[in-house]
Amino acid sequence: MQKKVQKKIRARRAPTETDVAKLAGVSQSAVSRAFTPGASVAKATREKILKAAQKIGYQTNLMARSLATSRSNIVALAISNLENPFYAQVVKELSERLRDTGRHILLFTTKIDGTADPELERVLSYQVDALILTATTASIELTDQCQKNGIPIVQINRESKISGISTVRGENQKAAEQIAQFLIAGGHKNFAFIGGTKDSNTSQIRQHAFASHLKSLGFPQVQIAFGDYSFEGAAAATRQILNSKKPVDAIFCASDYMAFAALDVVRREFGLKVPQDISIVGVDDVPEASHSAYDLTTYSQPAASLAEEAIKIIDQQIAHPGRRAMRREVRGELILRGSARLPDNSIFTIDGKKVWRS
Amino acid sequence: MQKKVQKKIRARRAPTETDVAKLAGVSQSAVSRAFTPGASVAKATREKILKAAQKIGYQTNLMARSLATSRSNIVALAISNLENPFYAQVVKELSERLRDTGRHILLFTTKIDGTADPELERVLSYQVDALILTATTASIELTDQCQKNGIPIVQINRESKISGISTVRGENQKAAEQIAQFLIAGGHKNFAFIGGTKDSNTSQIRQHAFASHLKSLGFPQVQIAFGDYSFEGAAAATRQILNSKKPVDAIFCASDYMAFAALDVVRREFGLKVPQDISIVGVDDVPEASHSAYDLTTYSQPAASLAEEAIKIIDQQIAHPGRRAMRREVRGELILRGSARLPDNSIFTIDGKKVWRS
DNA sequence: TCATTCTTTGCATACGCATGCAATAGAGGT
DNA sequence: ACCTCTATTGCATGCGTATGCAAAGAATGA
Repeated sequence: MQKKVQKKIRARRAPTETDVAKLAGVSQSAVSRAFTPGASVAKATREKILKAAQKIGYQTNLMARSLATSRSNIVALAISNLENPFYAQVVKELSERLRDTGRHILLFTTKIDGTADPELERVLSYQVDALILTATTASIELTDQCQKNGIPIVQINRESKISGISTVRGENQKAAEQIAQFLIAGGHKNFAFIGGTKDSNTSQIRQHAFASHLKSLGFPQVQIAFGDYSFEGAAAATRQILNSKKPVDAIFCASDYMAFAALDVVRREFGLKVPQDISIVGVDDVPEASHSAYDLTTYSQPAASLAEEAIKIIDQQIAHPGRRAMRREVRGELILRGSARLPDNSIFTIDGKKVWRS
Repeated sequence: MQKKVQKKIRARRAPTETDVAKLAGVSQSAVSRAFTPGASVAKATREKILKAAQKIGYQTNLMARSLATSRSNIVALAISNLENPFYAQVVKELSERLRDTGRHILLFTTKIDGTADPELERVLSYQVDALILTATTASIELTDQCQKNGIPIVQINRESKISGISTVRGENQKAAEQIAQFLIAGGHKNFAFIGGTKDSNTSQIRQHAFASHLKSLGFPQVQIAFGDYSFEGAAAATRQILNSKKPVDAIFCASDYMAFAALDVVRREFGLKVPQDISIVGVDDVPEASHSAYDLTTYSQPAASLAEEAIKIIDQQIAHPGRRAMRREVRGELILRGSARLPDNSIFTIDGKKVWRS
């Protein structure tokens, strides 16, 4: 029995606080405290510990920490529509801001505008600190579960009737009304609206505000089609509108991404001049909207602000668990570019951008 | 002392296996086994347990599971360039595939092509099962740490000289050579290349293959500029090229996203006709490349395949921890659209797409 | 019927960190 | 010099799940 069984060296266990403690000649709890901001450790001890930790490459095991504290510093982010650059931007903004506060994103991609995947119900398994939904809505069951466990939910760019859900959105109502007025002021007579999915409440709000505002100004007829927030869908919707017998000289699209599709179809398939023959207006002001290939007139919805507000809400909800859901509206502007005929008045230049304010 | 202190009801603790066990009249370990595929539980017991779990809404606590098993079912994904639709697509593909195998993505956004953020070094804290880098490269320190802990690293679309890192990429060399031949066959005489960042090895490979292939075919002069993989950067690079005294009638861009910028500048700022006056070719074949506003000729790099291969590698590395890093090349095609003049020959139609094969 | 093998179950413990509590050491005051 | 108070430390335990081991039960074969 001289030969002892050799220990597995294969996947060397990551160093733990106990290892650090041994090396530094202190207890494991001292090490834990050294890595807990605000905990009670003498300065000298702390430094000794940090040095030892450094030496053996210790990294806090966040799984263990989460288990012990039941907080993970992870935020779940569900997103349905990453091919739309607007949401890519939102993800990026959220990611950077959360990173700066030491948190990370657990990413879920879901189907477009379906109420959040059953998949999402598993987020709770990860003890996430919060749940952000962009372009999706939470089911009632999910909301219930989250509320029971004190996990705040924020929806970006979608309304909610459920009382436990906070929302952050752009000026849906105002955007649609401004665009209606703007198009009328520009001399347009025949209007169409391309919505997202039929059950997207954001799209519904815009559609209703657009149609009823037009009506109140003497234009009761608006053609409606749905592009399902996809490029191909919006292209089809555009064809449908242009192929109908009714005249059209202005289309308002519920997103820039769909407006790009409309521009493509209008120009290439129908040979129309923009904006002479027809005007196209979007919502979002994604970076591509300013690219000259599109040069899209659009009502802005600043992704950075949406992200910022969403995180503010989360933080407040975490700090004050009792507090009820919050609703925030982020302001935008009607940014004027080449895809829509201009009225004679109410045009301002702000920060080098032409905007329209009724 | 009649009045007992009321228990906090506020944030009701999530049910645990112990709770389920109590309700089902079994031990906690039985419950654990009921949720572990392949574990030894009688069918009847299992069903009893599942019913009880269902009833009180039990969800496995993945933090605890990770701690116990030291596997998290989380894959870290670092991405530098989400505004480029190509990477948005890659993220989406990865996300869907990982979801289907019960894993999730921990998302890190980093600066463009810097070697991975120091931030990334913390991924180890999350006990992630693997690390995927898209459009970024891992530092040697990070690689070391990952190797010690048996965490496989895969880089998508970036080479690596470090032996521990697996890579998945498109046909960088071949793409550049084919494009060189294609442009020459199309009668172009004066070439330019717009690269990404100077230290992107993918860009370097394409640049070198393009230039040296052109040279070997009798065209030793190629103008080079860098767009840093950004839209604005590529626009500036295009201006620089067109403002130089040298004639140019073909620009090869290291990504579609940059090619879009080139098209914008060439058409609008310089009033050139594409492809009559100048041809633009990209790499990636993002969805936007087929939109008629751009209609870009490009060498494809299928995001779905890249994602698939990356995950295959990860799975193999996890299954066989000893195995050395792997390199995969995913095939593409030179897809012909309207942004480049066509040669007379070697044009094929495959799946409804026009392609060019030397 | 009894011995043997296989299946199912519970017990006990480990995973790595956080934290209440008690113990100790040091600081300050008189 | 003695007492009080505070800052620092270690001990012990808990967080929720997984798993080796042994016990108990069921099934099989002779």
